[in-house]
Amino acid sequence: MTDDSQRDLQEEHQQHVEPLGDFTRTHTCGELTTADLKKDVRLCGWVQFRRDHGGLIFVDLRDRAGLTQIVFIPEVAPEAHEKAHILRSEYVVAIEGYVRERPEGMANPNMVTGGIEIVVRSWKLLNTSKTPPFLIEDRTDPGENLRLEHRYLDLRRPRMTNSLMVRHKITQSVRRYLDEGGFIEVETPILTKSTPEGARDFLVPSRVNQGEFYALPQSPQLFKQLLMVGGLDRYFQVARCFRDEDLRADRQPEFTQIDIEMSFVDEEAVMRMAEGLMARVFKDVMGKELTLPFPRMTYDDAMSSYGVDKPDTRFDLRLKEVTDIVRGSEFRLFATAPLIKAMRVPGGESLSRKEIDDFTDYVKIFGAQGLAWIKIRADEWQSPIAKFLSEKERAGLVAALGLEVGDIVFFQAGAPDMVNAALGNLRVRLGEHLGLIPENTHNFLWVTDFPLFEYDADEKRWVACHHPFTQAQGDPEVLAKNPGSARARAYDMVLNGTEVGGGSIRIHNAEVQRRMFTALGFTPEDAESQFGFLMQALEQGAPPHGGIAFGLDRFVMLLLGLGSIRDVIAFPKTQKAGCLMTKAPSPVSPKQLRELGLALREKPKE
RNA sequence: GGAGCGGUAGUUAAGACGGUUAUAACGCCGGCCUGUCACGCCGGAGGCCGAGGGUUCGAGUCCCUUCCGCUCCGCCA
Repeated sequence: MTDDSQRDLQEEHQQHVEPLGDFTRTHTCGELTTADLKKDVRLCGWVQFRRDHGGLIFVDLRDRAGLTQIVFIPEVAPEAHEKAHILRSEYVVAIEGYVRERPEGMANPNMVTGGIEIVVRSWKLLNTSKTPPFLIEDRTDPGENLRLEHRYLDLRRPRMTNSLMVRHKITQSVRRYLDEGGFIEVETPILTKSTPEGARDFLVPSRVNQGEFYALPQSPQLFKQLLMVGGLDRYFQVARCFRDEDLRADRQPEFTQIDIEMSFVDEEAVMRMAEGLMARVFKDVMGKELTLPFPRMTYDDAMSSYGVDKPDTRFDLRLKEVTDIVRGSEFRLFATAPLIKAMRVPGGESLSRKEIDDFTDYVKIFGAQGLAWIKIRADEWQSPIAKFLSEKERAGLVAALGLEVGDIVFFQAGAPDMVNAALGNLRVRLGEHLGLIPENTHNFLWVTDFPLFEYDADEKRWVACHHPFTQAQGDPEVLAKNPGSARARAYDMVLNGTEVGGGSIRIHNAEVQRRMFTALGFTPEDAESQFGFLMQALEQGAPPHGGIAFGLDRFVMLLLGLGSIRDVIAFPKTQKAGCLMTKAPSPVSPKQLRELGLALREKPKE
């Protein structure tokens, strides 16, 4: 059918549209059951399916709560039935009728409301709809571009509605817990000051102060610390944060943090509070009791055994350093690599050559040259590298890794970052591939004792691992004496191998904060101009304080078992950071630019 | 900045080594149908094969450029 004829049909139907008037709903489309028989009810919703039998007409009426079958019967309401022939998908209607049990054998056990139907006495057409570009149902999966272009239709799908409802339940649960714990919800500025550390800022030009810019906050970090100085004691915010970096399946340029800060606390107090928060949310939202406290692991142990700082502890593969064992090997890579690690995979001997090749391609993403492996068989070690290994080296590997017949061992040798990234990510991939990861399991873990700094080879200076407001463990003198060895009073909460939150005990002494900036390579002048307000505040009786922030979007995604953060955000951006529905970002008029004192840049000539 | 996957009716997809009229399902439109529930039956319409250029007698298919979506590396204190 052509677009025109559909428009004609819709225009014709538009003539039947009536105002809502004083019609009020008595129920949603998800709640009526055989307990409500004979009740007079009024429902509103969208036409999900129409099944027109010429005589009887069935319609599944949908709202966010669910589906209810309504039936138009010529003998009961001839006028209502006659008019019902115009109904089409996604038309909006208000119906009035009575609840009755479906005839013998006609109940639909797949629907909550499947035992009943509404016999329509009268109804109003509230609006027509063009044929939707995709079916509003969970079964079919339209392309991401279509869904995002017509997000308002995508949101009608139960899957998306459910995501947003779960998200709502989580934030409400969080608010209740924190409110009961004496936390005060405070909003902090969206137009704020650009700081050079950390992610790239989104900038907003100032009209009143031409040539100057606000930045959108990467997090409310400094404001929440200043609220502690302000005596607020316990603060939280469901805070929108902005980072102008490239997107991923779990990263959007604007996202939401549950941002929390507390005065007069140490790590233990913050972690206990955070565990209680998780327990509360799991109980409220999933009806599940969590075991407290969560296990803890140091950063060093995580990197050593798992290759990542956010281990997935739902399954038990471990990495093990074997540098000293195979260092003398005739395998040239082993003889020269600064770090050699191995991962024993019980039962992995059955992996095919093709599977191993795929894993080899996979680790190359992380910079690996290849992937060495040994299959432990009863008669021999099958491996491209076994011939380079002496008897002593083999015995060393057996002892160190606990090798048994039927295992496969993967090796990675080279720069430590690469070795850990390659094997650490391969570990997760293997866990999925071999079905080692139990379903419906939620493994929480604290990772602690992070390094305070890491060395940035490009900028030739130390940068803060967490952020520059984090206290060092022990003697603050370590900042100047040996920054590489300094540990942070920081902690990350990890759920099933994903970082869901992170925080620290902050520096509350101005002098210590100055020394931190010095260690980071700031001149006193730069530190003063960028963070002078913080240092001044710390000089005015700042209480010891610390906190934590949770990535709400990621958390919701994990609880729902979804693979994309976009599915828990009402109006997300595409990978190119655009909105397909509104077409943002977009050019602005020369007048708008002039008012901001910004010159229109000519497009470069081809 | 880099690597990979994808773009064919409204939608989801199939289209062997370049070959004659580009398929299917669902949706849509019309007709029939009083117990369906992703109703059924009959009929019908619907396509610049993302866009531009090239190779060729001939391109959805091969080559180049480009746009869009997705996944990942870098990046994300």
